[in-house]
Amino acid sequence: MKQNLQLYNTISRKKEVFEPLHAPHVGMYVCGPTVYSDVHLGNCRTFISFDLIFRYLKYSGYKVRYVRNITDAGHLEGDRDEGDDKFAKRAKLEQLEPMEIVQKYTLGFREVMGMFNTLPPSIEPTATGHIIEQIEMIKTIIANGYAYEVDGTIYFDVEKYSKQYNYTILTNRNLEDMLANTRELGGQDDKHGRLDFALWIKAKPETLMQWVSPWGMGFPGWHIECSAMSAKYLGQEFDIHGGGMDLAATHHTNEIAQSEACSHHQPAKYWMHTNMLTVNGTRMSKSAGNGFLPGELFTGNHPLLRKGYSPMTVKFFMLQAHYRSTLDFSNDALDASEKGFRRLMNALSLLPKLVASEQGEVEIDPIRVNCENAMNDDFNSPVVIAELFEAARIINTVYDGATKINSTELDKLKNLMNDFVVDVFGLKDEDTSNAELNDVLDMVIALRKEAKENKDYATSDLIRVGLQNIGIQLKDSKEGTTWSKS
RNA sequence: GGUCGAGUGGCCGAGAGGCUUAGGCUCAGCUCUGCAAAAGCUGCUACAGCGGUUCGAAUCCGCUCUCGACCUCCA
Repeated sequence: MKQNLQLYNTISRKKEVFEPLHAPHVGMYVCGPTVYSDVHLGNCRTFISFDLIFRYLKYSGYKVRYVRNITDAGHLEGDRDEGDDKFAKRAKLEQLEPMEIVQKYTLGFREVMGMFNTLPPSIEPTATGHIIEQIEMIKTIIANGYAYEVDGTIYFDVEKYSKQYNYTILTNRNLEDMLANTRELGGQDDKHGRLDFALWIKAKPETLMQWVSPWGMGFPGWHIECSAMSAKYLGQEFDIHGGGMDLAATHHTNEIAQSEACSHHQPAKYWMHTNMLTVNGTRMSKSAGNGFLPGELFTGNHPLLRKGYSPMTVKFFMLQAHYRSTLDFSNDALDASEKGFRRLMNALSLLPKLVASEQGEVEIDPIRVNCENAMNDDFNSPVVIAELFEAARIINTVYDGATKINSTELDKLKNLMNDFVVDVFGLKDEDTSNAELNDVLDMVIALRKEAKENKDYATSDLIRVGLQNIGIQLKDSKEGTTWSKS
């Protein structure tokens, strides 16, 4: 187990040494998607980042329980704690049951995450599956005096809570100003203070998703599900809580408040937030209408895209930036990542063909140390990629016979590439070659070889250019001709 | 207005007081090659601006300019 991992904690606003509460076990909770519509690329970035963290923690020897929820109830359109929730609205639009909406977009989400080759979480709980736990938690919060009922709706009393606890611990905002501002703006609400938020919301007769509670028919507020489910599966105190940066100010702030009001201590030791994906400098979001859907991305069928990009290209593109930096989505950047990724994959495919020498002139250990140091420094994947390109250069020069490697170092090289490219990054080659195509191309290459031997370069070039035009690139070498999709 | 963060070479993107010319892409040249492609080598040496601290600053401090996120639903 590595004891020198450092990660950035939003609460302290600095990097801290990672010390799990119960090593070697690590509990990590990440706020998952609200499944009322297709995920867009910005959503994916967060989950790809936490997949990287999950994978590296496992690489480091930790036994990780990774919980990522599916929000399938209680997420309202605005923060007014009134009106229908997003599922009901979408259900009306698509003329489906709310749970059909949930099912449809849950499956879609998992399919996309599968294409990005992310690992499934250890537990993927849903809000609707944990209504009882949420009700129990709300009852405790009321009993502890931090919530009040108004006509079947339960509100969290932020002002009272803030007298004993630090409500703005995550964002460092000035609570006095916030309270002052919101008092002026309020008025027609049932809440005592506009900072107060709903734990449980009274259902109208026509509300599609509603449950029995001590306060009548209703449904849970958005924030309570994460507090209830993280406590259930990871305990009242666990190691890492993560999510997108946009969740810190409201959702995570309220989660901490709920948990403290219930159990009197903070739920998570480390809070990690991933930065936003931007398009032309502004945040990709559903409401702004600048989000790419997976299908649009892969086919290139979108006004802002010149062409399509494969899931692995996009994932590689994301890993080339640090998770706490904004990342701007552009065609030029994607093109560069596509070529870089191909280069890395080509090197990887040469690895089994390398031949060891008696004497070697390269050492692999320093590269692994650099990779681990980079990951231990708050999961700095861009630096790891730079190291992997150094390894790729070694692979290429060994393959060309320009560098010699002994068998010990060759094994280390293979292990290094497997550990970081496959296990930690979850990257894989996407060449969708099949046996039939292989056979056909072998035959074509044999014909071209014959033409070349007869110095019939007109024919050999005809074959090469013809294949190139349909996206297959031939590469001649001393050992023969190979091909790849270009 | 408040809170936080960012401005790095043609592009993307790490670094955070001296010893990275990070890395990828692009471009130019060379090697290899029947021609290509791939690969390798070489070159393009940047840190928004102005001051300050320091023997030394992209990296610390101050000011200025520009941009973004959050403070309203959003990963």
